[in-house]
Amino acid sequence: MDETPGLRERKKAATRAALHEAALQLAIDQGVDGVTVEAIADAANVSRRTFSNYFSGKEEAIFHGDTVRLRRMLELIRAQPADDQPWTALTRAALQLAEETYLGNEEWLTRRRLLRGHPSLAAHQVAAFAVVERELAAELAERLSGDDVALRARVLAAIFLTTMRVAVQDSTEHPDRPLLDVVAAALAAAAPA
Amino acid sequence: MDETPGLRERKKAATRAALHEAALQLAIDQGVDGVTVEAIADAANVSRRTFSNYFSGKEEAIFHGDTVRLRRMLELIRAQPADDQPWTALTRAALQLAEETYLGNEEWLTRRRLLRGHPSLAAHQVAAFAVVERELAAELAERLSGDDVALRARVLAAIFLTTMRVAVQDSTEHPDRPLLDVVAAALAAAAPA
DNA sequence: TACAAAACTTGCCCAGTAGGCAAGTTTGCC
DNA sequence: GGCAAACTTGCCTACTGGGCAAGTTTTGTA
Repeated sequence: MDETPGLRERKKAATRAALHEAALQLAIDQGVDGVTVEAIADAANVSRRTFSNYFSGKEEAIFHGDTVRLRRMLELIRAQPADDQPWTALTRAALQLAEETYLGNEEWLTRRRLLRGHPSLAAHQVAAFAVVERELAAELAERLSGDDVALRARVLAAIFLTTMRVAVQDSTEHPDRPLLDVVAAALAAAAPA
Repeated sequence: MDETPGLRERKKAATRAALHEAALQLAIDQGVDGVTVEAIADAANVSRRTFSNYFSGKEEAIFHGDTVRLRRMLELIRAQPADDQPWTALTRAALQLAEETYLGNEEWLTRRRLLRGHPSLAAHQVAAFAVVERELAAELAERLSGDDVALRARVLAAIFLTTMRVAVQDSTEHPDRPLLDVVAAALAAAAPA
């Protein structure tokens, strides 16, 4: 395997990460509405035009972290044993991700909390979770059999993702309760018959 | 009860409906990206500025119909017997709404199909469904007992709404299958344990 | 190592957009 | 009738997304 994906790719990843970080921090400091794309680009030492080559708007930049985590979750799901029950596989992957996320980045939830409740952000978060829906449905279709596999896979994917979203949102509103707890409880409440 | 909510309110409702209708039709005719807010306002005989007093963007205007239907669904859910199992109440309400929607407006799905697959629209649709999530959660909390009522109500609300969204999206992609069928199958697949 | 092709950045540009403000108009109510 | 509240409109401005073309960096190949 290729350890280094090439200089070009590494630079792009760095720029993307810098823009994300700048967007997040500025949004926290000045409020989402108080930040301009230009300010974000400046903070990341890049032109405003380049920002547009990476993200389609500041909200997308702010939620880049979620996008990355969601992709990671897809990986984890694909890595689950093929003969697990689908919901079991999803639950395991979700708990693994929650653990990883929490260990690797303790301040994650704290920073989230600082931009909670903004309506346009909430809308974008919902959308961010929905983006991987089709990909996840395709994966789940492989693990299902019987009638209506396509529809059932889609429903399962949507349910799972929306449950994760609710767990995360709920976590930002109840700082006292461990993330793993909330995720586990939410997934248990959502488990299909 | 007051039959007439007053001239002012009726006019507002009419303007809103006209803007929605214009937005929908123009988006179908010229493509979502080809339509400007100004064109929509013109078609509804209203100034561009007034459009902004009603909707925050063309996507919101396009999905106004969904918003109305979702509010109607909330009503139907509240009207279900208080001692029904929550998921039973939700299922009944959903099927009633599907019937109403289909009977009252046969071309609804047909027109939807014409603007399927546009990414920015998909994102807004997801958001439109998520808007009522908290309201629905509050209603469902009344019907639950035991531990973690708040979280479980929220998860249930989110699951239900996302399932309805998937059913509708799936319906626009499979014109042959009756909407009621798809809704019933989706809700069955989503039913929590 | 050299160098052409591909990919990326940037500045310039423009049409579209949200929303503040103030003047004019319509509706509700006594 | 007449006043107050609500709504519409035009004007204005800062911000945005994305097309284009020129300049720069990386990559693959010879």
